[in-house]
Amino acid sequence: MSNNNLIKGSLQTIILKLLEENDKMYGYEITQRVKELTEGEIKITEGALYPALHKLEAEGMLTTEIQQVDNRVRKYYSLTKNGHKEVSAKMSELQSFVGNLQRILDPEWKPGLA
Amino acid sequence: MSNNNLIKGSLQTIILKLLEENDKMYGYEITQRVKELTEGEIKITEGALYPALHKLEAEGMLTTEIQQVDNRVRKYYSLTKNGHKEVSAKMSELQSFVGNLQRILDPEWKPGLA
DNA sequence: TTATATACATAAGAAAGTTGGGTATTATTT
DNA sequence: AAATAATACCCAACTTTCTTATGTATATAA
Repeated sequence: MSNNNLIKGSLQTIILKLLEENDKMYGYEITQRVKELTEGEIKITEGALYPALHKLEAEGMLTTEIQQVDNRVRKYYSLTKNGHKEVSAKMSELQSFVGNLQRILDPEWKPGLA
Repeated sequence: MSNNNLIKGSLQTIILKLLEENDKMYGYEITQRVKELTEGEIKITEGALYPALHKLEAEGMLTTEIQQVDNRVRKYYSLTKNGHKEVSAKMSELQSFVGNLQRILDPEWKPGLA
């Protein structure tokens, strides 16, 4: 992420969730999708993304498949069985963390209310 | 923080916000307040807290005042003028980041709705 | 032809945590 | 009485995760 330096550790969750929704994505595509979804506010840097993808692959969460498109090599990633399980785990971890953050930072906050 | 490894980057904001609400707090008190507010789910470790407090003080966001309470030394922290400004900055940074996170992870999500 | 976009990758360094230790007093349990 | 837990501060080694900078290569637009 470029300008934002907040909540280290959420990149893995982002990658896993996007792959759950899209079944198959390549690195560059992920950076563009995140940029789109946040209207340019979050930019995933390649220096952060590729190591994260390699780590998730090494941990058995992702598998890769190389495709040739117009003389350009693309490395497609998709979730493994363990990867699918991990998505739910990471998602609820993150949601509960964000909930706790709200409880600390906004005492008025109640879950399910704005 | 103990079980959670997601907090990176938000600790400073937590400290600043709690001090804005409470005017004057000492380190141990902050750990207890966070534990209370999150029902034990987030535990700030001393190894994270004290360096963060010292850094914020060095940056001119906090001032300290030592008090003796029952033969025990307490180091009270409070916001400086710059510290007060920084609270709003950090808060909106964090809120916008959480908003972007939601946009990525939950495509159904709209601000102001649950 | 020079810059931008696409597409991958690595490596040095910074930042912010965790883990584990240390010191000291007071309160509670066994 | 002794051991443990709670209160209250601190530091240092290590790890993880990111930023910044760099490298390679092809395709397209100015």
